[in-house]
Amino acid sequence: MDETNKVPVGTVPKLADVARVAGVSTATVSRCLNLPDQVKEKTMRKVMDAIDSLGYSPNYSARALAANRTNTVGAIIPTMDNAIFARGIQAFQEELHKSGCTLLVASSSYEEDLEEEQIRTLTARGADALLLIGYHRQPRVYEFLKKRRIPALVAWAYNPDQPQLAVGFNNHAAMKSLAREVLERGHRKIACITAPTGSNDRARDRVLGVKEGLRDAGLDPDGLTIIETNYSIENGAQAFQELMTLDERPTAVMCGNDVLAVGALKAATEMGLKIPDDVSITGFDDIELASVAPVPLTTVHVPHRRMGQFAAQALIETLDSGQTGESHELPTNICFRGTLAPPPEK
Amino acid sequence: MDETNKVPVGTVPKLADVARVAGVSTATVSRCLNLPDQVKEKTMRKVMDAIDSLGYSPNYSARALAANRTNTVGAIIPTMDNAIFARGIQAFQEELHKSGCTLLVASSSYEEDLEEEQIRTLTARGADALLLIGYHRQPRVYEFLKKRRIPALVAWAYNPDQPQLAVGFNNHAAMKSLAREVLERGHRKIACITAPTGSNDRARDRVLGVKEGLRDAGLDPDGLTIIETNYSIENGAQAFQELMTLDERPTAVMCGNDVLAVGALKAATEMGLKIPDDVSITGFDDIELASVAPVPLTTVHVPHRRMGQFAAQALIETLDSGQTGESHELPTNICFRGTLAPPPEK
DNA sequence: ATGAAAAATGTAAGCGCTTACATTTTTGTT
DNA sequence: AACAAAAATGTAAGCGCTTACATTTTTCAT
Repeated sequence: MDETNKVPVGTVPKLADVARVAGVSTATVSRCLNLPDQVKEKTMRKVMDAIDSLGYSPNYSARALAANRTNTVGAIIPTMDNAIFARGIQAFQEELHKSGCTLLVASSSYEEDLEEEQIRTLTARGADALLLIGYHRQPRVYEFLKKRRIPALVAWAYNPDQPQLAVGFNNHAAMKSLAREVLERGHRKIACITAPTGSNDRARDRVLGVKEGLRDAGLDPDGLTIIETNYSIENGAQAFQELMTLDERPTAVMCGNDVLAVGALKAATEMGLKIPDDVSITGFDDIELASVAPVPLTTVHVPHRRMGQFAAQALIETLDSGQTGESHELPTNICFRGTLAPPPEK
Repeated sequence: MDETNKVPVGTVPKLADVARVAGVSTATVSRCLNLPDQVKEKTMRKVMDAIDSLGYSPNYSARALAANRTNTVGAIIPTMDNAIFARGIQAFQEELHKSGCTLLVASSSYEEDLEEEQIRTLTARGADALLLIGYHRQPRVYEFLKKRRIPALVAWAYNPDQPQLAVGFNNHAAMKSLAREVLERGHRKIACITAPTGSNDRARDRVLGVKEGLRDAGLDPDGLTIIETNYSIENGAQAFQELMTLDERPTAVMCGNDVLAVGALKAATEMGLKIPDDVSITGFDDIELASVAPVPLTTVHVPHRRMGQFAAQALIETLDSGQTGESHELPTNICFRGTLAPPPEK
């Protein structure tokens, strides 16, 4: 009895098993999978039949090792637990999927060291390219990426002065124009609730945007009251309460994102304050929460899904062409809803 | 001049380079990395110095191929673009990280075929284990997983009748008890807005829960008006409008999740209906949106973060011990807020 | 029919790591 | 100091795939 096309049972079939069953060489099987138009139709059929009957699927680790590419893109985001990243990343991965790439996601919990660790991990796992959020990180990280020739793309931020490939928006300019709107309505006592700005350039740029708005209006930017707290509704609420107990109570509270703003809104309601009559509140991002809040939030709209798509395209282009694609600045716009009005008459 | 500890420049250092620089064998370097207490402290130091000076980090593909494990867990979720998955997955990955595992995420967009494809892809990429959402999938998929000996865990659902390892909650029972509350308040004309139930067992179980509640109350479950639509605020709003133009207008609308419910709430406001005086609305999940909605939503609270944590623990236990861990049912509870009240007097 | 070019297929050498087994070094007795 | 046992290290064979190069088969103009 001919044993040549017998295959071990109870184990995961490998490419060599397919080759044996199909009666061809391993190279041919590999070609069927990777360069299908280099094989004859008849051969292809035999191989495909063998693959189906064995339930074979290739081992990507072996493939990655042999071919030195993984068709995997890594993304390191601060947290999935924020609609803006979740949404953008969802779009990013849908777009990648179209090009046959898989996404590897890790999150840094807004911690710089953890982000660096994750970058090394994803690189070691063979990510062909990386999506990173914001510009801020140690120079050694950028050097590492350069040395490894791993294309990296910065998203959620765009700064023409920075050399990195980026797809994002200008946090500074967007917040500045929102600040201008606030100032134009007559507010003079403004406060900010922001995420810690130490290693978060988006948050920092937004605060700087407000300060520059103040300066342009002839006001002292150092007079700006700022509370730093992590993104969460609860923290937003607490920060707002603190602000309201200040001697110089602000008439407008500009928040670093919608989550904080909704928290502020909630605290305001609990304190019996009318928004926007007593205090104005603004957000940033325009997540769903913003439009269904008890008082719909005036905020900066950011095209998160489109950002994810563009980012994927830029990365794939870089990967395919071998040369860095073009950075892309996305527009933001202010959504005027119900939380911004002139300050109360004294 | 001694050339033995020279190393090629301009390339990615590999383990052999580390060995050469440190003056030890490749096996020793490998052990420093994987079995650190099998090497002498002095050796360890030499090796670590070499690793630092070269900027070495191991190639996971090679490691996976040689060791036949990847320390990677895959998760296939319907979409990241829904707070419940984003939040649960975030917790899942934080927990995995503690055990040195990386998470590979893919999303199926609620499409059964795509999910199957993703399962094969993640398996091929060497996921040691898989997190799946809900029970519903082709038997061949479960067979495939079994043959490959890939532990899989079902989350977001728990059904004692199903054999799979699961960490989740009883969608049917949770929704039934919510229905009971609705019925007890006197509602007799109830409608559901749900996600398509064809390949979504969670959605299906929730609807069945309502039907059983109806039956228990002596009502005809087939009389239940059901609108199936994809999860989104807009779709929820539209479905609610449709329901309100029906001849037999329902007095309570039970939604498959909070996103639909918030949409319904929005539509109600636009139509000038008072919630809960004119119509009651209920949700499911208890995402942030639910508590900050214009009328805080009465909904079923699901412990998403804890589910993610438990799921990670169960999977790691399975991986470490080699035998299937224990399923775990998480409790849900009803959050009574502002959208449920008795029907209006006629 | 014939032969050269083109197309299809085969052979076999790695890719960078882990690990069984072999060898050397250290430790702790006596 | 000598020896066995234990600890540390080294040697080398793969893991499952891709791909350069070699060989065979097919195609097509003559």
